[in-house]
Amino acid sequence: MSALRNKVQLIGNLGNDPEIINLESGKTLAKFTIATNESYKNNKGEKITDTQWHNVVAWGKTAEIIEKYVTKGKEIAIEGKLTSRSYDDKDGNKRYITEIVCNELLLLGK
Amino acid sequence: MSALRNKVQLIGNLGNDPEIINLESGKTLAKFTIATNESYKNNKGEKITDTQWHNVVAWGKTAEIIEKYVTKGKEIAIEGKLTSRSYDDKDGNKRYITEIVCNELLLLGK
Amino acid sequence: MSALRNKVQLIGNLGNDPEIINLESGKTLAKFTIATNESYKNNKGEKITDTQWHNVVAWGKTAEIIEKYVTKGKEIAIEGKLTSRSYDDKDGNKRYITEIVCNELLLLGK
Amino acid sequence: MSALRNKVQLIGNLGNDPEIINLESGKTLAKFTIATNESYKNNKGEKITDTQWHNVVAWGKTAEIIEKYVTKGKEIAIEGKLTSRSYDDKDGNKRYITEIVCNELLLLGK
DNA sequence: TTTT
DNA sequence: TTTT
Repeated sequence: MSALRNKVQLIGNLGNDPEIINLESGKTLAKFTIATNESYKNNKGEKITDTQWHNVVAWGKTAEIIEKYVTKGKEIAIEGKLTSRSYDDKDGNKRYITEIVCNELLLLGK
Repeated sequence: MSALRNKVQLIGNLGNDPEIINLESGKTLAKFTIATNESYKNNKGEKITDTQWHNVVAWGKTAEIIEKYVTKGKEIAIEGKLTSRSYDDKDGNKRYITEIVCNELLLLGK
Repeated sequence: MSALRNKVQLIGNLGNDPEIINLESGKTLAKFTIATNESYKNNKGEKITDTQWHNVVAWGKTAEIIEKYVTKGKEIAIEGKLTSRSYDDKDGNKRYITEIVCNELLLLGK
Repeated sequence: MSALRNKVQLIGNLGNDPEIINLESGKTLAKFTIATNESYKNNKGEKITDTQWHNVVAWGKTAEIIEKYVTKGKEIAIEGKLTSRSYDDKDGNKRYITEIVCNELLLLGK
């Protein structure tokens, strides 16, 4: 019961079709990016749009729902937890990536 | 009113005392890391603890509360939004960092 | 900073046009009901829809946005806090009502 | 996957020991009330504390955790969904009650 | 009293 | 680098 300790909620649009990976184990993995848009007026009164892009992964049943119903541009609400991991890039440098592991999904906007 | 589009909620402990930066503008900036701990049993029945570390920044009044009341090891609840930005490291490589910009704070555990 | 202690998030549809009340103080109050729908299969495999109705009130700027943009049937996301109060009905009996005081609003579904 | 449509999060203290009901079906039901405290200064500069009381119910495994670990006065974080139901009181009048059906629980403050 |  |  640690879902209350690490929770991310995003409502936004997919930047691309999800990448669906069928693992040898039989499990399904879905990867996609989602943009959250925030607009506000700066101190000159100009309208500024700040777009944040987020890396999202989903496993199992959630991944299968994504495979069936979610495509580029669609607006969705997700909930998940925030995770970071490191990997070595092709030059042998340690790289860090932050991802949301999605465990709830809601299709919006029809 | 875009707070509903990008929301992170964490409950965890500070890894170190917060770094407090008093900007020339008069604003206060607080930076710290927070650990969220999740424990579960793996399929061998062994107890596994998965710790995630998160970078948090806070501005203004929230930063001042942090400066006054929050220290290494303390348990807090925070809410904020998830942001990523890039910077050039000392070798001229583009690096990415993901941070939570904290706008709500709750002191827990006395 | 007590928003983290009492938080309600709903995504649903309005049952009626909001009731807008312009108070003598100059403040605007909006009242409406929102339905959240949950569907699931019961143990006979029948599809069940469970609809919950929620009383929502909003003040000030949030109420004005509701007055302008929100009508019967619209899908919205709201965030607020859960409050209960009592009043005496016309027969002099004490009655209790639970309402969500909305402080964030998002228009969904176009 | 409708958890994103109806979500309540509370951090507060129990008003009494939970009432534990062992149903004939073998299921466990826990009922308790939780107080959320908000304090602010009114326009005379006086400190006001606004306490809201919430009715919470929990089923199954969550109820068993409550039975074991949660007592009067304890500070906990919960997540659940907001539900209302009606019943007839002893005078035959229809009464309404709003409850949070708790599905996540976190013990705080030691 | 909504919506899918 | 925290905590239980």
